[in-house]
Amino acid sequence: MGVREDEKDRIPSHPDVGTVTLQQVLEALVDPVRRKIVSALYAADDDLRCGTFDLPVSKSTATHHFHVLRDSGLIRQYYVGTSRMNTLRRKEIERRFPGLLAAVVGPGREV
Amino acid sequence: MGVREDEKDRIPSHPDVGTVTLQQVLEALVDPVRRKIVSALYAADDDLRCGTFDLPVSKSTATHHFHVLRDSGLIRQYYVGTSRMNTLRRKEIERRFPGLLAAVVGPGREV
DNA sequence: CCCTTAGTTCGGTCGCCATCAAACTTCGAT
DNA sequence: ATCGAAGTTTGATGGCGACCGAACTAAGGG
Repeated sequence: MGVREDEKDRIPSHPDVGTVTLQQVLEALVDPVRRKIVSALYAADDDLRCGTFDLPVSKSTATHHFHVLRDSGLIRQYYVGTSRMNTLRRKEIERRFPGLLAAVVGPGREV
Repeated sequence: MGVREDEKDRIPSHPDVGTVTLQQVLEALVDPVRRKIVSALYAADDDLRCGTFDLPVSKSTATHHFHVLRDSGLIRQYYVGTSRMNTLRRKEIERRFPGLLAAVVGPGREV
């Protein structure tokens, strides 16, 4: 396992969740498109490719949303071939903002 | 007890929390000024006058924020003399969005 | 009755953010 | 070596929301 050395360069930097503010996370989660992404990851309990989300926006806008989610510490991204995989940073977020994910994208939450 | 009949007209309408969407509540809570208001009400566990919040904005802007909070079902307002009192609709919100208030404005949350 | 206190309403400005199309990159497959 | 698939980057646009000041209203006190 492990990522090939030359893959690393394509992986954008991820923040330490400890440095992320509540303001940042809320700003990320307030957008319905981004909340749909996080909801899907939360429900799937598995990594998902960017293409699998069926978002109501163009690809460039989707890229923007993934970028915001990454910067806010909510997701981690890595490449598999030409696909970008997304991981919900569940445990880290839960430790820093207990109960937040469940309250916002947990089961039974409306879209 | 009870509110005088002619007081009623000065009280703006409050939505049924059941009809409020998660989107609305998140949009209300994403603003730091509004979150400061809700945090104070949450911590005080009592009704507070509009003037007691020490907000970093003008009075007209503060009015705007209280209006948004009212429309989102987070607070209830009523008059006492020339003062407007604010009540956090804690139980109703908790029933509709379990864990949300605690996660966003609960004890230990950063500003 | 006048003044103060507390907050609202109105009109307008400004900045940010979601959005898109177009051109580009990178990989895998043919 | 070419093509298609997947996503990025860039530049531009549009709309919404936070903000303010000024004028206003409503209640209570002197």
